[in-house]
Amino acid sequence: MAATIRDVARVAGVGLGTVSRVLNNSPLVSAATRQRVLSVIEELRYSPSQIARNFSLGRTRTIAAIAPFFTRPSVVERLRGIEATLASEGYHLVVFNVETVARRDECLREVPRNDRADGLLIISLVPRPEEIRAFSEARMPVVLIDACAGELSGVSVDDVAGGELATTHLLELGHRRIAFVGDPLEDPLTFNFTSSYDRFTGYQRALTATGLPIRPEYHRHGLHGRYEARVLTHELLNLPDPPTAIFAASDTQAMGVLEAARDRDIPVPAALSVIGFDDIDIAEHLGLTTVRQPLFESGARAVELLFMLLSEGVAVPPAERLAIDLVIRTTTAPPAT
Amino acid sequence: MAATIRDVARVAGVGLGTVSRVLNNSPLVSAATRQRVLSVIEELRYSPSQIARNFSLGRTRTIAAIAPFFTRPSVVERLRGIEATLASEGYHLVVFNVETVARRDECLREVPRNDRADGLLIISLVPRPEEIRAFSEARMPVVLIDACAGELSGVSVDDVAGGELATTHLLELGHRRIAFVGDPLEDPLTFNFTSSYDRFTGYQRALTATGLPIRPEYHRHGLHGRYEARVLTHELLNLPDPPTAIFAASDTQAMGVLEAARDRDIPVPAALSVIGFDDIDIAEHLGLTTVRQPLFESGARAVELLFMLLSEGVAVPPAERLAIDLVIRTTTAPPAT
DNA sequence: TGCTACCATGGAACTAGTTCCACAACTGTA
DNA sequence: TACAGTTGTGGAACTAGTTCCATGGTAGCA
Repeated sequence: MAATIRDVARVAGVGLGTVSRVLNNSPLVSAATRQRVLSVIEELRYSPSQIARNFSLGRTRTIAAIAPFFTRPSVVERLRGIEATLASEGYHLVVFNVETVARRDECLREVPRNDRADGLLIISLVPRPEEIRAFSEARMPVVLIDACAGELSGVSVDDVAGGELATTHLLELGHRRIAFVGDPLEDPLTFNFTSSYDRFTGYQRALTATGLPIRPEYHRHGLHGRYEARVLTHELLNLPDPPTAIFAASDTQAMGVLEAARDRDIPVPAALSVIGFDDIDIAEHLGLTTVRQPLFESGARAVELLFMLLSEGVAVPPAERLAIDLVIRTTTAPPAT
Repeated sequence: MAATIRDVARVAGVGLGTVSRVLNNSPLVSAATRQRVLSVIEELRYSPSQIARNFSLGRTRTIAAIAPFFTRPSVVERLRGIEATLASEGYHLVVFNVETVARRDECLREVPRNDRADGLLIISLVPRPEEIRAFSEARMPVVLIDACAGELSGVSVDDVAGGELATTHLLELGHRRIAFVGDPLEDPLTFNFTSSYDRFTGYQRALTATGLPIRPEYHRHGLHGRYEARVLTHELLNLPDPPTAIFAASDTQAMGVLEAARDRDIPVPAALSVIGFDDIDIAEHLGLTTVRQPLFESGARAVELLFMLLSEGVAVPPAERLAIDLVIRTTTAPPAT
């Protein structure tokens, strides 16, 4: 059996409080005693039980992160920011991947009541009011990423402005028939709130501001994925008056749009402009014009907010917005005349 | 303060052993008592402390996974397989991302001695002999993914055969000037063992088997990444007798090869064939010919092996090989005549 | 009626740390 | 020399579960 703190105390001929003080670098130990304890620790190959430590302290130095489809490049990049920041503070990261509504509900119900994490990060998912109430009842600090809800702290970008930015870029190039491909308007995973919806709102605002009509036949919503976006794009290109430009609510969906164009030998950007959102890693490889949002930083910043919540007494701003910018590459150009 | 098992026992007028039995579905409780206890649990909104439970049982129902560059698509897909399988058994996943040698050493030293995980999965990283010794001293069950070392259990593919498969495909198309782009031959992160190296070996075997000479000027090794592969490819294409086909040790590196070809307006596959390895998600979008290996399944299977190790008494095969196959798309063709 | 067996139950002991109080030994000051 | 303050130390109590032993009650059976 592994040595315990009592074994160390006995062999070193000191009290167990003293060993604990040595382990925690308390100044209240004489140099000679500290040395003796340290050599016994070495001798017994003693390593303190983290699990007992967690129990005794009531803290785990672990943060849980709940993410829908954590294989999406944008989510992975946020997770990387989270992990890097947590690791620098010696915290651990437990990941929960959500791909169904049942699992979403299970995670949001169980994870906060588990005292196995000191805090919770929720990515691209909007908790319901009763879930938010449960968080505060369980005294579980929560920070949202890419979402807003109630009084919860969070990090996000202005998706409406992002949608306007993308659409305005297309308008300035001279496009007038601009379509939108995004996530479903009703999504039980995110409680009907998606950043895709906000980007769609921004798209509509930009059109309206320019005096263009809103044409519902140009709006397509489907499950987040390359294949689905490809199918939706074919629908758009089959219209009697097809769009000359398509704004996809994410880079992944923009890839589907590009695939549909390729299926029909429609040259991009000569005959069709495509703009995405996120600026994920491969966007550069594809030459995809997109709206960049700071993904890594969103994770890093969310962890900082969570640490503020953990060190009580520090007031935390309810929601933060990170900056976005337009990245013009080679999938957008003026429309063919 | 949250209610404890003793509070429940007191209010329900039963012993705390009885409450524990109710919680653990022991049959040794009468229906009436069980009902009474359950209603008190409801009334007090009692939720058992997982952390105390972990401490008492000496188990955490948590598995740690150490992965280099967990944002690489291949690693993410393996992690998804891991998470899905763990979640189905009610286990949690703690992720450690390794991007430097210092962090690699720290993780391999600290994670197993922490009793915060019941088992350890190590992805694409080869532990040193002394590290393997520490695992068994700490009695930490370990399963490797995409690696082999000593007596440790693991899941991997036959990378040598994979390298032969890819190279043979190019040879059969008629290519004779075939170059290789892969990871560095000496890599402190993986202790000089990389699947890239095995694929390189397979590449050489295939050439030798066909009676072709090994041409060192066709071998380029650099850090795993699109940009690095792009630079290396430019070196290859600058050769007086440039290759007509390039085998990249991963799809990510194949993307860099494609970028270099695009930089020079070299048509693929007409003037240059490119083959990758892994069959990551975007390979399909790119039309990349590649060697598919089961990434999700590798994670899932590794978890199954780990569960076998956890339920002691079950003998575990030291290493398993999953099947690979060639996926022919549109980046390979016979050489221009 | 006694004996055995079994079921349901209570609660002490255990897990391995931290915390805090008590106390001894020493130091500094009036 | 007396007293207060500081420093170093020991160890009981505490964290919230599980486990296991002891015990009382009841049913089955000779």
